[in-house]
Amino acid sequence: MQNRTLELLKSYHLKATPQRIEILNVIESLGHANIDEIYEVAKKKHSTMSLATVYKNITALLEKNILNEVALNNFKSKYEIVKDRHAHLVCKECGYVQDIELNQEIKHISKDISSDYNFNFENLELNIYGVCSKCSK
Amino acid sequence: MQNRTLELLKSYHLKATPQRIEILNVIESLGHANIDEIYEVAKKKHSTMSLATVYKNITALLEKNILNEVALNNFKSKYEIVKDRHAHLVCKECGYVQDIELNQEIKHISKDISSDYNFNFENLELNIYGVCSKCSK
DNA sequence: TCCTAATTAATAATTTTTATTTGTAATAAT
DNA sequence: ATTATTACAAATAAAAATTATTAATTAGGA
Repeated sequence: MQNRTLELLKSYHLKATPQRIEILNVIESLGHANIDEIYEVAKKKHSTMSLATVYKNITALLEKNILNEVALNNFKSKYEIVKDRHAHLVCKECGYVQDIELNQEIKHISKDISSDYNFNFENLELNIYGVCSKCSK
Repeated sequence: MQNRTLELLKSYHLKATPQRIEILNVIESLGHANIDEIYEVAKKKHSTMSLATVYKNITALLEKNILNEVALNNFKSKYEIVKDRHAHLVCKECGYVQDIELNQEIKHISKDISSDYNFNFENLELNIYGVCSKCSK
């Protein structure tokens, strides 16, 4: 949506097509969504939307770092708008993903890594698996 | 391999077939491997090995918690023998995965989660992405 | 308004994963 | 040990997921 997204797309020379904007809207409103979820929801507003279009846009948006992949054990990857460092609660039952704050210790892990392991740190992904409140009833 | 593996399989009522043992050997020797890597290496010792056999065994071993999936951004999932809690260094270039120690703070994250978010904690996966020393040359 | 490159829809092709079938082999029972 | 039972493997087919192709459309700049 909105000017921020439009500006972002523009700055990366991606056209602000209705399909692309809709895909971003869906992801933003769901928080995290996989290919099929995005396709199903986006299709409602945009009946001709093709699954291949979703794939291609996701790929393009990942390359530009507008989206971030969330690879999950036992579920298809979900995608989220890039945002500040955070962790994920992942429900093993339903696959729901919830963002949570990352504590300070983990945020500072990067320095250690780079020196201790001669590894060029870029980002970290902390996924916490368990059962959400809905599913544990 | 060896008695530990054989005992483990036995205790889960999984037959210790040559194919299954070979698959476990390959994973153990590589540390982390995806389906194709396992298939390619296992095929050398066991020329009739079928890809479907690898899939089926990985699924069975995951269900029994003998193996653990390592879902990766931008790469196919890899599999590892279940072991004590640890983190992964993941090279964005070559996909190589290296185990590292998990520091104490993270090890204790489970308590907070369960209470703060009404979430039934099971396990966590910390993947640190960057470029390994080989690829950064 | 026009032009051009990017994008889309539709479709096909490819790749990945799962299911089915049939024969075989590992374990348990005898 | 020998046989019976069941899990398993290989081969194949089927299904699901992803990517490529093509021709038509459209966004965004000139």
